[in-house]
Amino acid sequence: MKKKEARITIKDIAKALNLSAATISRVLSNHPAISESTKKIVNDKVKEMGFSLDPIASSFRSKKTKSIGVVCPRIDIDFHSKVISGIEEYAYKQGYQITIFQSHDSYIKETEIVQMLENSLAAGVIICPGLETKRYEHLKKLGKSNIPLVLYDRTSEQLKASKVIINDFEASYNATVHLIQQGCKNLAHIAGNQNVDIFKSRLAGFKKALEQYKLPFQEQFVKETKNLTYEEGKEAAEALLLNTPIPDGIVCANDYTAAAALKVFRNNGIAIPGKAAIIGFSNYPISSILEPQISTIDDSAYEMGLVAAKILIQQIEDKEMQVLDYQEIIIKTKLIVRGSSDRKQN
Amino acid sequence: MKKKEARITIKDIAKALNLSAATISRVLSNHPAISESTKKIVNDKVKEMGFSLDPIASSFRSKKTKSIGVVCPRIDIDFHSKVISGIEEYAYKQGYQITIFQSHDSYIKETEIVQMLENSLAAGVIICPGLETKRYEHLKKLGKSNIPLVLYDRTSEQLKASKVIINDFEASYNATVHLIQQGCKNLAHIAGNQNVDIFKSRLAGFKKALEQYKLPFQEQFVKETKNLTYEEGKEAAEALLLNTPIPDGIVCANDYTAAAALKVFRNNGIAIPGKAAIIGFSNYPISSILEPQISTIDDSAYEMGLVAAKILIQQIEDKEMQVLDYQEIIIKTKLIVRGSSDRKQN
DNA sequence: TTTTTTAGTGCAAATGTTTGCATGATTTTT
DNA sequence: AAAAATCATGCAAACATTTGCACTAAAAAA
Repeated sequence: MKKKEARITIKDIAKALNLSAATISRVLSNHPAISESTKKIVNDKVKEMGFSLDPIASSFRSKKTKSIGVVCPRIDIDFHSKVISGIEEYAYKQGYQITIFQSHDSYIKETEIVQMLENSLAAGVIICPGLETKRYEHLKKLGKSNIPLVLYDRTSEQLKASKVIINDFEASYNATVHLIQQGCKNLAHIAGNQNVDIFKSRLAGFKKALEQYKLPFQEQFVKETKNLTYEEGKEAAEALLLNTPIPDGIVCANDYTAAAALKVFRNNGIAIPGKAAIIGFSNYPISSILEPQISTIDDSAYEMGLVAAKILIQQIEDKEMQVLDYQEIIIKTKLIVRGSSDRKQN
Repeated sequence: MKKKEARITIKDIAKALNLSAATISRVLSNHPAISESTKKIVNDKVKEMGFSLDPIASSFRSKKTKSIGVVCPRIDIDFHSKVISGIEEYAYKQGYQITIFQSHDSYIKETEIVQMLENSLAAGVIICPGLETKRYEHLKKLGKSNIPLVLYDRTSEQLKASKVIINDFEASYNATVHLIQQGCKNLAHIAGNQNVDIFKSRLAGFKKALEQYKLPFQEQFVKETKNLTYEEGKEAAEALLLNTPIPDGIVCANDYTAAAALKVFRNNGIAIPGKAAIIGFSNYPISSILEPQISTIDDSAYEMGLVAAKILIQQIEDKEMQVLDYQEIIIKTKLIVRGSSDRKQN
């Protein structure tokens, strides 16, 4: 009457085949010192009985897990969800699972999460640090616990760890040059939070291009926003309209602000791209749907996730060999020229 | 010389306090039969030594984990990333972690994932089944293994399990009625894949409204798409233009197709909302950025995730009490009227 | 006072897998 | 043919925690 619906264990297989549990374990982990014949016998039986290892027991004994912690500010941001999608795809193929956390840009929560990941023996961690994060002790600690780490998007010089980034400086430079080549003379920039490296770089790339082409740089042509929202973009664009001359080209740090600028300028009778050209950043879905479509920089978010997972797993699996050297990978961005900046078309 | 950087265990605490490991364990799990005084002593020592339980050992022994499996078709879809965000937020607060998988709408992969979750003793599973999924044995098996399950968005009558959905029928009905009240007489529908229940319901809601208001329903005014992409939306809208009369109102099954319809109709000289009113579904970011802004149905994705996590965790924790009754929760949607359908404004 | 109950703690087993070492069998070398 | 080397497998411990049961001491009931 008692239905002991117990899990099939390695011992059951062993008993069924008159072998020891050790042998079964070795077959399952492809130990070299096992003969081909027993390998076959065991594998057949394993299939027959529908057995699979208990990952928890396995982790418990080996002190290794197959779970990668991913920490990002928010999941429901286009960029991050694409990165995560890339991570998941690669990790799954390699037999890893990903556990996801949102820091909501809170330093406290971020340290909490990282601590917990360390505690639960994560195989590795992929993180995009939050805006508040200025100190990196929590991440350094991971290293001491021998847990590989990869940073993406937002990184820091302070930290010796692998990084996957795009070259924001160059991408922004290229975007600016593109506008210059379209004939823009009075360029403006709607910038992201200047406490964040990548947004600093985007501003720097913008400046560099102006300098290179001997165009004047003026402070009032740069409007910083906190979160690059559509609303903030509108305010920034409206502020830009107060300048004389009104800018004839705007390099925006993302597509929402670009969309906002497009709207505000148009509503004020400024033809796009005729009187002012606009380029965004990130290639969000909206950028190809607006009329005119918004030129932008494709940030290859999905690929970024893929690469992050790849170098992390590489580090996890090479750990025994102690070849822990850090890589910094720069993902290629692509300038996408569309209606909002392409004057030749019109 | 040998730096045994070993983990602090429950035994270390026990030894330091001349107590048994059992007592420490009981303190940590708030066992009632422990005196307040020892509770305090232990907790203090735990803090002092910076100890925390090894979650793996704990899971191993107790056969319980704190990890919730989340399976969705793709992470990088606005809707899903919002749902996941809601799940993460609630789960984290309750001390659970979420492990995420993408099925890419493949039935095989979905069963694989579910099998693995079963195998790794997930505390519970939240899933949005893929398009290919017609059979639900893999999910039923979860129930047999006593793993609570919550479905979201796409569900099935076939399966006894908790569900979190929006009332697509009603939402679509309301959207249609709204257009009718704006004076539309020849209504069209750009539909989603009719193998999927929710898209069937949206079509049904559309039909119901026509019927109710005694407007004729014609097959050629309904265009089904496979994935509701922007491109498909354009094709559908172009096809609608071939009808006579040309529709003066379009209820779209999502915002991308609505955006496409808006563009196509405008490009053909049909004023929006004057000559044709358009309403989308889901309240994607684009819908509030396009000009005119697109009316839509807010699907409360974030809230959906929150609720899904809530009822799942409730089931997980009530499991011992065997009160496994299934809930079906219908999240309220909200009609958002904007420029694309609001004729009074213009 | 004696018995019964209750409260608080300890003992020890059990969980499923991995792995260092030992062992026995076979093959190779001398 | 003996010794050495190699191969394939088994033994048993170890991992950190939880939990049923037992036990002691104190409190309550008799």
